[in-house]
Amino acid sequence: MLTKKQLDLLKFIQKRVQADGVPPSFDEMKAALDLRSKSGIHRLITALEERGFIRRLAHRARAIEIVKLPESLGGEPTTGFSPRVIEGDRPKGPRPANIEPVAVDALELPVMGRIAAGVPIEAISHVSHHVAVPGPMVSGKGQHYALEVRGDSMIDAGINDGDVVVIRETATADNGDIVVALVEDQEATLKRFFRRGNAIALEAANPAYETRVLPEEKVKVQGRLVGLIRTY
Amino acid sequence: MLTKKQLDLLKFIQKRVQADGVPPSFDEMKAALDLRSKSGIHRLITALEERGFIRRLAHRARAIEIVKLPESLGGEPTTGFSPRVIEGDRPKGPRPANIEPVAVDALELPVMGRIAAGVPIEAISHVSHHVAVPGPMVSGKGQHYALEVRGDSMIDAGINDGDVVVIRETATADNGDIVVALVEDQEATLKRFFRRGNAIALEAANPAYETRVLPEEKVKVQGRLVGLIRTY
DNA sequence: ATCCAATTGCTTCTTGGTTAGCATTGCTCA
DNA sequence: TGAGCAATGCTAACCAAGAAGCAATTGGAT
Repeated sequence: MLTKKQLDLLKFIQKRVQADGVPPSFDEMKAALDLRSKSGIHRLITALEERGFIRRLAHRARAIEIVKLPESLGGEPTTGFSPRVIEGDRPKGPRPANIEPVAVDALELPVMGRIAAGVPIEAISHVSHHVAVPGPMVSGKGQHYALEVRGDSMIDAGINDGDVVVIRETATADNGDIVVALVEDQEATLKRFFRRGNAIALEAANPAYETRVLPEEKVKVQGRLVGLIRTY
Repeated sequence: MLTKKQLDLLKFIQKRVQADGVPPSFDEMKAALDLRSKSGIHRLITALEERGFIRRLAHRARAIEIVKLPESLGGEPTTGFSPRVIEGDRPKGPRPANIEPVAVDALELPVMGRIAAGVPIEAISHVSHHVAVPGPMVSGKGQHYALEVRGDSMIDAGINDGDVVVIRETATADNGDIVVALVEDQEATLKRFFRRGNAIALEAANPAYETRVLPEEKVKVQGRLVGLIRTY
């Protein structure tokens, strides 16, 4: 699963976290592996993340967390500390029976920033905070996350400025679904999805906005709307 | 996952909460980290929130709660720990002094049946089931419950048929609030509330419905809309 | 009305993560 | 054996985030 270098790096990170409580920076890792450049570290880190050994926040200093260790390394990763119910989504399989003393059927999802429901602007970026959502809303498979809606383009669908929408990650959608679409790898936008031959129509739920029709290569579906939470 | 500064601040907050039962103010944190300005604290706090270690209420004094601790700090967040008040409402007053590494900041509210947003029909009756709602939605005082909305009379307020609305029990309302009103001790209805002298106007958010104006004796406010949850 | 606390804008400096391009090594497969 | 590929290594430039400071404002409480 891991190459030697990857394993070395993982071990080093682990040691540092245990010792300091603070994960090393790229420069520190570079020094530890006796490299002269950070780019190698970057690749190794990417590989570790891809393999599920670590988790990180993009573009955040030292935002690395070890998720599991290879068996060769005392395995049993998170030993002693518990399932992370906080981040991301609940792992498949039956819910971990423990945890909640009293059963609150809910889980925390990360809010990945705002999405411009009006004129598309911001891309989905970083975690700003977390929000609890009812369990049934995210039942089933797939990863979920939340976004704060900006603008009024979906107002006729009952989605107001400031609402938090819950999104299930998926790359496909059916006609009429409300989706998070990435347009030209640039703009993330919340719109109703329609396929018209080889083109995709992204339709706002507000007559003031025009429907955008784009060739399918220019549109990537990132997720589908599964829930909405509004606090007055 | 955390930088040194972030970790230091988290440790300090933890210590203070344990010692006093009350989280420190920005100024106290500023002093503890030996800074000359609070803005630095603000940023660190934001980072901690983003990383899911704390949770907070915006614009509220000392409204910080530690959600989890890094493993390096005796971590052990969700384990072994104590029940949280789930049913009913959040207790007022300071949270229990210990850390509540509760996995999910949410609580279950009873759904008290359906409310006709259109023509008023059903009265609030029995508990049909429960839903989890985000903690911050019901923060503050008062009892809360949920209702399922029937009809389309509030559709221009972004409240659709089938939505679940979260209501805080209260007997009073300000102009423009969306309330659950009991009309002539008979019909419960979800409408916008306006006082006009001695009369009460209950206004739908849908031009197809007429505003009802009633003498104030005939209208009892039962609760105020504080949140909305929709599952697609 | 006043105080205290939190939020925000702006500036500056430092630290740290991201990328692109190119070279090297070791391995597998035809 | 040599093409192809994956993993690494390096340089170097770039830019975003962390950290701090000051000042002005807003929100809550009393």
